[in-house]
Amino acid sequence: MTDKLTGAAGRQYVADAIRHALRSGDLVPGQRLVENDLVESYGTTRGAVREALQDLAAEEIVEIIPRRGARVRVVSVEEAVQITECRSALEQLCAAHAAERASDAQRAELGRIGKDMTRAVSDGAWDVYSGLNQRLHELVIEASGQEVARRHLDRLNGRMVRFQFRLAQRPGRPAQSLPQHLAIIDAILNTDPSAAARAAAAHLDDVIQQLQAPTDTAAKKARH
Amino acid sequence: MTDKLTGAAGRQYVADAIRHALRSGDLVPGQRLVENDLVESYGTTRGAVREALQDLAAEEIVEIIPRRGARVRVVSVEEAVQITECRSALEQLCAAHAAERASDAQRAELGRIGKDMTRAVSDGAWDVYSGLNQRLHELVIEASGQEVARRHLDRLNGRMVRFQFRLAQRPGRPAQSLPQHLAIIDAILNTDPSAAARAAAAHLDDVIQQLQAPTDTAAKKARH
DNA sequence: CAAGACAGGATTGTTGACAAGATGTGTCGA
DNA sequence: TCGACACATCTTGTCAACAATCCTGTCTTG
Repeated sequence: MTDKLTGAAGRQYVADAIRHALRSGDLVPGQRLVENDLVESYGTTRGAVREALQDLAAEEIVEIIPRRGARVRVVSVEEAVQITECRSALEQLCAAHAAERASDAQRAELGRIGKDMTRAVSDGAWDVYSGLNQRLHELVIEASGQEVARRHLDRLNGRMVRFQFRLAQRPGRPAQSLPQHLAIIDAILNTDPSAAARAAAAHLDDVIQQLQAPTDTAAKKARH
Repeated sequence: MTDKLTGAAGRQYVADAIRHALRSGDLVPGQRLVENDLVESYGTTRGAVREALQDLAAEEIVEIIPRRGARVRVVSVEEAVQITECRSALEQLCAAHAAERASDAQRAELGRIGKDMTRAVSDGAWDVYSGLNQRLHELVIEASGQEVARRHLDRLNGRMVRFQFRLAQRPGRPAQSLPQHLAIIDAILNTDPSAAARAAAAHLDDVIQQLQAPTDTAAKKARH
């Protein structure tokens, strides 16, 4: 049905498809990515697949070993912590700038997100909360006008999908992060840059603690 | 004389050569990079050149427009400021960590650099100072153990070469930045993370001010 | 003289085949 | 049973030619 996606279009398509497959768990870390298999799966050419893999390697999502092919890069917990520390540094910057220069429309949306988040938590609507969470971070970056930081944060987040997935599913996690998110929103709405930066830092410090906390299997036993 | 550099080796070689050409001013922003020319200049194959250009595009050093080729990306002053703000955020992180976990050898080298810098300024040895400056930033990052931040800082710095070049040549600049550098060193030697972060922030805030200050000697007509 | 059409050359994009290296398998000997 | 070795297969790397597109200068036409 689809014509063969060739060249630049196919390249983008394959890269996105692999990113998505990682998010949804169809690809697991360490898995080999054989060029011919991808060509058949996605109906493109080898050239497109090859360039897509190069792109993903530049984002450090996959790892290419010469003459041995590409595999999904595994990120250790230590690395996830470092990534989150970098996110923290950059999001503090964005939050501070957002507090200073968010537009009225952006402030309005921030307020709405805060209310919706609160309701989502009390309703136990975890998936809704997760979506709002993502939108919040996105909006803060957008409002900051920091295009350079945005690029780098995208890159950092691209490597964290697996961990974010795990974190979001912990019981009680939304209730714990809600006040932190509200604090960020408040600081921005109050046009208080340093408070916004502090709130962002506090939130991500907490994420780091969660990352370092007992892993999922052990977590169940650690829980009361 | 040299055999034709082929494949992965040529790719690395060409990318490095272009990076170097940018540093030394052989390539100016906006300049076109024609594949065949590069093939002849560096004695490689078109495939290697093409992949090298892809790498540089991923680093946002060059810009590739489909069917029109690659050119050296121009960075506006606003973008340079944003880049430096990101550097600031990440170097604060690194400075703080370095203060906590620098090894004895690293602390010793830091102290040495401080002394050498002071001497270089009083001697008016600008090129020596510039080298020490670079080594200092490198060492702080190294001592922090933040590999992820390191990658991103490398990327950010790769885009700043032109501006760094301009800044370093301003008269009186070394004398101005020396105390800031010494403050960073002192804070790390005193194992004071928050002071180290503050010192790094102060230094980079100053760099930002310099960037925004009187734009270079009369904008030479940016030729297209 | 201005605007547009057009041809020729220059430049990038794509393909397919082949070469080189890596992996897996089966056999043989100890 | 285990390891060493040769062979078959799979996979990636490389290249050269071809195709598609863009740019430039010239010429025509009103």
